[in-house]
Amino acid sequence: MLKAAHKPPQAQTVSPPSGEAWFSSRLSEMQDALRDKGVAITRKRAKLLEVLLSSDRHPSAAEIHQGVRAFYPETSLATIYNTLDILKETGQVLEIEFSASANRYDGRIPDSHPHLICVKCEKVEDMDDDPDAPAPSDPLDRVSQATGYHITRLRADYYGTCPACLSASRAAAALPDASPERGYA
Amino acid sequence: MLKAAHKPPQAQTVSPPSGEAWFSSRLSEMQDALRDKGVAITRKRAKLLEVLLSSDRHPSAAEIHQGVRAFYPETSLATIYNTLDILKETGQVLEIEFSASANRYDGRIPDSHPHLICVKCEKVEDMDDDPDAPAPSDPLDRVSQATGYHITRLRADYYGTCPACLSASRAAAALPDASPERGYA
DNA sequence: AAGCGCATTAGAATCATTCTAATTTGACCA
DNA sequence: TGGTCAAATTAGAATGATTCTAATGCGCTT
Repeated sequence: MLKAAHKPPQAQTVSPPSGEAWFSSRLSEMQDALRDKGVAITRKRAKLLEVLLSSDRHPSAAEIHQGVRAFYPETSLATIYNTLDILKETGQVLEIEFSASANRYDGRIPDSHPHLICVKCEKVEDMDDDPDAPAPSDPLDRVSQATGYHITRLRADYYGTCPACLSASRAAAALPDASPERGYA
Repeated sequence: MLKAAHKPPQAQTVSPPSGEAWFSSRLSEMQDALRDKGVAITRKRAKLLEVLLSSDRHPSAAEIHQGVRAFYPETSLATIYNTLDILKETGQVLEIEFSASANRYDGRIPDSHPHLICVKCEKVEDMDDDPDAPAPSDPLDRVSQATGYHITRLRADYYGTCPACLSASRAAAALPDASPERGYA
């Protein structure tokens, strides 16, 4: 069976006491990553991390902003985006991109993993696979059956550097200052 | 082995003679879908379909616009988006969403399938699985090995309607005019 | 030829995100 | 304790893809 993951048992509100082990261990992981990067962990940034981990909603930048503002009303959205950028660079947050609405962020499980996304209420849930279960072969059916969702679409995309760009950047490394290189990253 | 698919042998430029069977069969499939929907297949729309099928680049709306303009310079972007919307509704085109750059469109294979996306040059390729091959277990490694890409991220997302929204809309069906229901779709 | 309705248009509006330039903060050191 | 400097933060402007709007055009049917 697949379950629409309830892994880190949810901590609905911002800044819960949250004695959960995973919470504090993820928190220090993130903090360490920031420290390693040489950036300061300011109060606002610390709160952002908390907010990010406290929500199981895969919050948007705006939602995180609200959460931080509840404690530091002077916080600007730019700070949220700045910090999220740093977290992305250090692999401490997973950005789930949408073009029609705001991107969502997963700080609990920052590695690539599948999600369940409700096209009506915009809920985003983690999905994890359960090995012991009768599995229909069509992945859409299989996931529908397993999760109770009515699944209509799978997005599966691998991001990386293509062979052409790989050799181009090897060449560029030899004689510096070559290609434009703006991409999806 | 996985190959970065060269399936429909590419027809680089806009509106090639393209005697290929898949081309004309996809074309009539799309046209039929439009007809079934009751919308007119105007010259501009017909050209749009051609442009869409003629490119193996997974073109953006702007690129399609250019292609159509080459023949009908008076074409506006709005028409492109309108027609793409209809195609989406009828399941005749797959929209590959990006938040940081323009969405890309796959008219050749409109069903859910994985892509290879170069984070440097923004190339989008279809990927298909080749059953006979020694396969490392990490999907990222496996795909890297098989394609020559340096894969760093997998996006796998299932879109559908969550159980809560399913029962809500069942309720709404009984006593009409209920929820707002804007979503990702 | 008149009338009807969809198709199309240019341009304005929207909205998430990024950029910019100015200001604040806070750690370090004299 | 005060000065200094870099990094953090800010408000607001800019960007860019997409959507909306209201007006016009075009193709059919009769």
